[in-house]
Amino acid sequence: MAIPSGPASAWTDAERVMFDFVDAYDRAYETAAGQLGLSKAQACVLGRLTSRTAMGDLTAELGCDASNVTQIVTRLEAKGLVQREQHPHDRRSRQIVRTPKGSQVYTRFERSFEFPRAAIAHLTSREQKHLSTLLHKAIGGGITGPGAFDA
Amino acid sequence: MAIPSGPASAWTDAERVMFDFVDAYDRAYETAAGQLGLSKAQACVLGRLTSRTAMGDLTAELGCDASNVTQIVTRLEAKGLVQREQHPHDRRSRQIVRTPKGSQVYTRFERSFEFPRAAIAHLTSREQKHLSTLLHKAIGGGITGPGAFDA
DNA sequence: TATTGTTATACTCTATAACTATA
DNA sequence: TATAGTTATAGAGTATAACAATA
Repeated sequence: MAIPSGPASAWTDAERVMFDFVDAYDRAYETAAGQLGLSKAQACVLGRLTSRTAMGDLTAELGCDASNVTQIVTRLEAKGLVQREQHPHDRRSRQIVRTPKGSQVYTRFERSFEFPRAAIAHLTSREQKHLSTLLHKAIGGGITGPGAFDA
Repeated sequence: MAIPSGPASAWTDAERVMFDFVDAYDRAYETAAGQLGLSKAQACVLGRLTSRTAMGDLTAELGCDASNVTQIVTRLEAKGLVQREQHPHDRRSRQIVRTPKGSQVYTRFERSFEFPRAAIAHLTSREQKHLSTLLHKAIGGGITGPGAFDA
């Protein structure tokens, strides 16, 4: 379930807007995936496979249990969107690749997932830069790039 | 699964930072809920019950299927965190209320979910206002309040 | 007949524990 | 013995369809 919009006790305006933003983002992501018959997790995994990736690396990147990734990959494979291949040297290891169909589907997903582009389109280029800086700082990343606070 | 961090094809910096922000928010939410033995959805529902709420209203607010809400409420009830009550006039309808224990648990959840407060704490008060304005505009809400673009 | 909520069912995500094959 | 990945299993979220009770 996406985190729902709505009031939550004693939040400040800033906290509330963050909540709404995250909610809108999550819902848009799920909707875009669903239109292609994908779950959020499946779209996610598909999106990471820009190149041949070992199961272990995929697991580490996703930050969840290996058995979980096994199943998601199995479902994607059943849909013909990815393939498991042998690692050239270590026969224990598997490498996952997108099939052409998988790449095509993911491209469609990206086109369909308009939220980030739309969000940016609502802002001037100066505002875009400023938003990036502020979000980065909010996450705890400090100052991003040159001219960070020139607005 | 939380949307994972990581590169996704051809995103701009701004798109990427949005992604990271949403990811961090979602993970923090899930972690805070998990520490209290709650799923994201359960914490969510519990948080909405600041007052007696009909199932139908809850369902509308969450934007998901009614059967789904039924089950989440059933699990919360089994944990003693909410109660189902009769509607005074319409005997078809049920109203959900938090128990004292439910309120206590949700208070603990809010204390535990530090992400929004921490994010804000990384910013000056002027930056906080600016971030609110930009996020609101990015969602499509237009100008929020007075002094929106004075930075 | 229409509405409120539940039940039955099926699929997916998720984790833990036990397992196989390989190193 | 340690590592890569899978299988078995269980709990939870989600939706669809069918249903009961009430309006």
